[in-house]
Amino acid sequence: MIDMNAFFAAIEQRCNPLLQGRPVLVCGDPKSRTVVAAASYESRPYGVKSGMALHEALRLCPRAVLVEGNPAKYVDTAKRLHKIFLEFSPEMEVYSIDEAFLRLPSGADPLEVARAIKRRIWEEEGLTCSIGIAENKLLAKLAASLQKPDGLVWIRPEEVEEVLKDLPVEKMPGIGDRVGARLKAMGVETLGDLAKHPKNKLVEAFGECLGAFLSQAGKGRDETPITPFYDEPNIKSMGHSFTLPRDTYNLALIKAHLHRLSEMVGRRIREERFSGRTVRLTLVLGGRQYQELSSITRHLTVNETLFDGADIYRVALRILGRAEMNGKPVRMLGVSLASLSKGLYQPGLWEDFERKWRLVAARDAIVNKFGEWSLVTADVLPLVRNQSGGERGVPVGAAVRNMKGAAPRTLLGRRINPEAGVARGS
DNA sequence: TCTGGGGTCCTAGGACCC
DNA sequence: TCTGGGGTCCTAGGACCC
Repeated sequence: MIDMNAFFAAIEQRCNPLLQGRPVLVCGDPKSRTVVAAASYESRPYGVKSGMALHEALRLCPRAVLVEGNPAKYVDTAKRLHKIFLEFSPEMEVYSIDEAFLRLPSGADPLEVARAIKRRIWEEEGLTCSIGIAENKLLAKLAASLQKPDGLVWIRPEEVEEVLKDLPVEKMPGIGDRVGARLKAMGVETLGDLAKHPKNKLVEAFGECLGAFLSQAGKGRDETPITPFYDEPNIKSMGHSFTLPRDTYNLALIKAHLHRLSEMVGRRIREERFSGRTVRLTLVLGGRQYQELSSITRHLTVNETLFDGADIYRVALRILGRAEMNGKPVRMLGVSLASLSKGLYQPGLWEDFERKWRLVAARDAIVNKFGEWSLVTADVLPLVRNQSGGERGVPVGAAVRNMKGAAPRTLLGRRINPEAGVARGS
């Protein structure tokens, strides 16, 4: 596994000499409630980590330079990296925008190949990475995480037990905080403990699937195959969500955002020539403390082919009407469409479809040319006023898993932070 | 003043069909 | 008089990943 170090931040530093040697945080729109998507190594000693709330990161490291992310730039770099990887092996899996698995040809010296890859990435892209070598994907990913930045770790088959023995369980990919905490409550602290724990007890506690995974993971076993980079990903759902600048009880505002998100989902669905039948509504309800947040997800499957934002919104409203919010304000809302199929028209409704299709195609043409806010329904109009103008891009924090997906919209990362009075951005 | 946004997969129960 | 078992679809919710 090749795992790029502080990928987004390193790319920004490479592009802008003024950022080199300084703590750089790549984030979403700094005016919104956002998180750190990537933190350069200069900021790490302050305790800054990716995923951290931006305000929290700035509290820890006030002199950090903020850069609003530019996904297109990162995708470009990732594609060039993939070309390098493919020179070493045709069997490559693109795991995320900054991680890839490579199966080496038999007879290759893994250390030699790994060093050569690191050298190429450094010489051609000016970037560093951590490489983990092992006999399966699980261990390779673990190995890559053990030494950062610029690491190279090989877990040889005979060393697996020794290496895993004292590692905390959450070090293993697939074991997060929740499962980790439950394991600890059962007295399982390390991967060594996990390996010794009887499988039937794990299945009893965590269910068939997760239990079996945990039992294997403790021993460092994994048989998942490499998914070649050229395989079409089988997309299951598509959605958009939005965290409000402030928690709200205002139903009109909530509906307006829901309508806007539904239209965004519709546009993407049409762009990719999909349609769907299941609408899922997600609400995160606020509280005075972060710990008090709760989330609701509800879905509804309808017997019609959905691809128009207005129809998606109509179903979302039906779901919203049934949701019990227990007097809590809404913090975040999301709409997604599932039960997807390729192809857009519904047999038997050809005339209706034709009319509708012409209408949405005309709207798409306008929005694609003039931006998301150029054509909105009246209920969404109040949201326009709060826009600083122009198209909002796709969020940076999202790792672009599907590298062959639609080209991401660009965001130019040019921001001034009024508080610090220091020019921030690229 | 206060943790994003994009996904995936799994479980469990109920409805319904054969 | 008693009432199986397999399969599929739908819904709610949880956990995980980058």
